Amino acid sequence: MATMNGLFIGAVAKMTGVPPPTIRYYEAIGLLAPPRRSSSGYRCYSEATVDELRFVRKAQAFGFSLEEIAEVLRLSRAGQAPCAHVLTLAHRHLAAVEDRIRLLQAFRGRLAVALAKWEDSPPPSGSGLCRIIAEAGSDDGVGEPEPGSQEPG
Amino acid sequence: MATMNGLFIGAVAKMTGVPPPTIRYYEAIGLLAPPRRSSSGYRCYSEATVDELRFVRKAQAFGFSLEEIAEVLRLSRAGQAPCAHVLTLAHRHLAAVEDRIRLLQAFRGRLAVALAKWEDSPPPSGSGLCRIIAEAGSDDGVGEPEPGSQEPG
DNA sequence: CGTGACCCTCCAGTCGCGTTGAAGGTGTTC
DNA sequence: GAACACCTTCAACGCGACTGGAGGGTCACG
Repeated sequence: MATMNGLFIGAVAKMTGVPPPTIRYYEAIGLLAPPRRSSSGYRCYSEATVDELRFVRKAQAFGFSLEEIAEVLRLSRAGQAPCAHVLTLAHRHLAAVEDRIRLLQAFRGRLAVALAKWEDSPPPSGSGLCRIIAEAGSDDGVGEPEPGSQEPG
Repeated sequence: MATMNGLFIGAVAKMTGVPPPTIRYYEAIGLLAPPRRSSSGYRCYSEATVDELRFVRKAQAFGFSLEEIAEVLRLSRAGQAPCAHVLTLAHRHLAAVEDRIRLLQAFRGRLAVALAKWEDSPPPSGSGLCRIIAEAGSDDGVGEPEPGSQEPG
């Protein structure tokens, strides 16, 4: 056994639920600081890293990007209490989420209206393209909702 | 002048608002059929392609992916009236959008609650990490909303 | 001494939907 | 006949957050 105090990457992975490749990835993009290495080159982490990774997961769950989280962690490590910054970010995210909800609701309304219309009047089964879409849009006013997800399986 | 009946790609682009590289890209992924070529190799399109591209834009605005649109266009070109298929897809998208709205609303609620809590109790400015996130999540129950967008600038 | 689990680095690929660029041919106009 | 706009191809890049593989070293157990 080499100089082995501290946790190897697999142990940290088990404690946090973050897979080893992802931990290495976080280090590569500067989110995590490069850890101490054992005499054989293995990454040796402390409990503090476990805390940081749990923090990362929670912050992700609150909608923060890795870039934003990285900034918060940098502030933290510089000794600052980044809570004010976090609050600002959180407010921004709340606003963004609410914007997105409004967009999606408007989109849902238009889609539902169009769908009802299509089902009311049977498709004319004419030439070429599907009429129900080809004839919609200009007067139904479907905009650009960029729905973002695509997993209706 | 070469054998030039039909529209060159730039004309189609102007009529539809779809840039030439995107039209070529659509052809490359099989969404558009390869068009006839002029004697000098230029793509020559007919009005039917203009219709198809407008159809594509509208279908995108309804939340359809290019893959789905491609399937609809394939059905169309095979002589089928794909309206039933389109209705099925549209229903699925409506359901997906509604799911997403529910997720986002739940997420917004949790974020707003957490934010209110954080602003109520001043940050303890303790060691290392920002407490307001580090201490949240387990009892606030923030899930995995995968908010998808990141443009609160 | 062998086997299997773990670790390392580096590199490429994924997803969706394009955008951008280089290098070179064509078509129209002054 | 030169300038300029347009067309062609192929290839790479961009986003965000990973995920996987190749090829090789290390460790613990029996």
